[in-house]
Amino acid sequence: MSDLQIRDIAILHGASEEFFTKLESVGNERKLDKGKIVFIHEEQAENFYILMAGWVKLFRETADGAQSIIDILPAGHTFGETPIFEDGLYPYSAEIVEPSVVISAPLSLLKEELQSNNELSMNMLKHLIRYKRGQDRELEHMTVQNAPQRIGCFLMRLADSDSKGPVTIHLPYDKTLLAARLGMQPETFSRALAKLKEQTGIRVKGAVVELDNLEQLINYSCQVCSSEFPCKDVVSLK
Amino acid sequence: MSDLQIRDIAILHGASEEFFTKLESVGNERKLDKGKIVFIHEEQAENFYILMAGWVKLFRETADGAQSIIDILPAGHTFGETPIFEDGLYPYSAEIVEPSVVISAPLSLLKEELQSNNELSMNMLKHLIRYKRGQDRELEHMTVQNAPQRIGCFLMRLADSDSKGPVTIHLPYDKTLLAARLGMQPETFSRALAKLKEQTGIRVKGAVVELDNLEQLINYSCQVCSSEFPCKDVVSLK
DNA sequence: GCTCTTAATTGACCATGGTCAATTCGCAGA
DNA sequence: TCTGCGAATTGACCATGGTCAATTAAGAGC
Repeated sequence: MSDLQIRDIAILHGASEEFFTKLESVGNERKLDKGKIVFIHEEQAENFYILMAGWVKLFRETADGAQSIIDILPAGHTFGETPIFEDGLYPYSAEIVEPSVVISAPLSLLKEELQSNNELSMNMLKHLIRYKRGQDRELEHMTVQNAPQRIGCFLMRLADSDSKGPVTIHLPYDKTLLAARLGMQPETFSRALAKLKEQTGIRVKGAVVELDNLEQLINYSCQVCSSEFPCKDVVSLK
Repeated sequence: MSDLQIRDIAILHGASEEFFTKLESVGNERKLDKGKIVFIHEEQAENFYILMAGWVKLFRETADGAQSIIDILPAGHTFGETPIFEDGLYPYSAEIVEPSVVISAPLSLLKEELQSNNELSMNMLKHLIRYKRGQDRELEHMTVQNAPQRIGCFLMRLADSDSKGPVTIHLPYDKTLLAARLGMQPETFSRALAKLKEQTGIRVKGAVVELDNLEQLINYSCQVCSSEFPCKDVVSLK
């Protein structure tokens, strides 16, 4: 929340000063409320977006109308930039899920910068590769972790991973959405959270979770996983 | 199988002629048998690899010794190149699963080319983004498709997607491995394949699958998915 | 404060797929 | 052709999580 600046956006590191200047003049910054659709799947893509505050859900709809969550991004991420490299259509829909601040700017601006600035391309490569590693882990989690473990793993990663003592975690968005993000039904989420409570001694009050130390969660959730204890490489979630 | 050349490797499109020349002189081409480990997870990375023929499994080991499959790549793919952008360690192990031909070359060669050639960086970005789309789909499949549907989806994508008439598909590697690749146990795979047989009328004889037309499979497998019928964007599997 | 709407929880039941054990199949090597 | 070993299949059973319905909790607007 601490005022994020355009030049802090990690995926844009390496962009030229001219790029940031143009972005400031031509970019359009708006506050958007929960529920606002930024763009929809298969739409012709004109702009890319930078999330300066809040949370945005990227998703697709299946034939029967259900949603399939691609990711839920925190502030500091860009989205809707991939049509530069593809067919010019958005590969997913984007919906604001918490009050947010979003900058939009023409894809052409980013495309031209990428074409003329290898440093930016390399930096984007770096970020994509890190993201891929996170996704690999996510896919692994879906098969090796059960529902309570997935929740524990998520909570663990939301917390400051190096704090020794008691921790307080605020769930960043609705439990229903969190359930979908973790690939389970809301009912399963509710029950799994209850089980996690009795297994690890965490305390849950609404959207606030308290625990005495992270060790408990780590032991419970990370045991089955291929990564060492504090799961370093994982899709960003805060 | 039809003699692949270095210059055909899609992810290297855009590399300079000097790069390919150096690659030819300094690269080391070897035939490798099934079971051969190319490198292991967390090992210091010296080389990247190009798979000219065969299949390679990328995987990690979980605490209890089980394997978590990251991907199983067909000829034409590179692997072990990401340490360039990370900590210099391989993020997974690589094992040959069918008789293969592999070229190895120093990571520094690729790194220098990337640093001086934006066209190559852009092309790699394009490929990674396409791959990400595939992984998004893969993750979706894990939650919306059941076991027989996942197998059907896989078979469908192995076949020539535009052939109208009868199709013959050869499973590219062991069923046990295929099961792991699709995120299920061998027993489940066996039963799911049997169910797919009775539901769609495909005929299975060992590693050979025959069907009268793809429509049957498409109807059965793609119904629940967020993509239109022939699932375009998906992790490459042939 | 009250009302309405949506989120969250809980219960009962069931389908899917995992586990363990026992065969059977298929192929490489003698 | 026979043998032996790993792959594949099949059966029986069970754990996990999905589904549907009912109930409770929480938050926004008046």
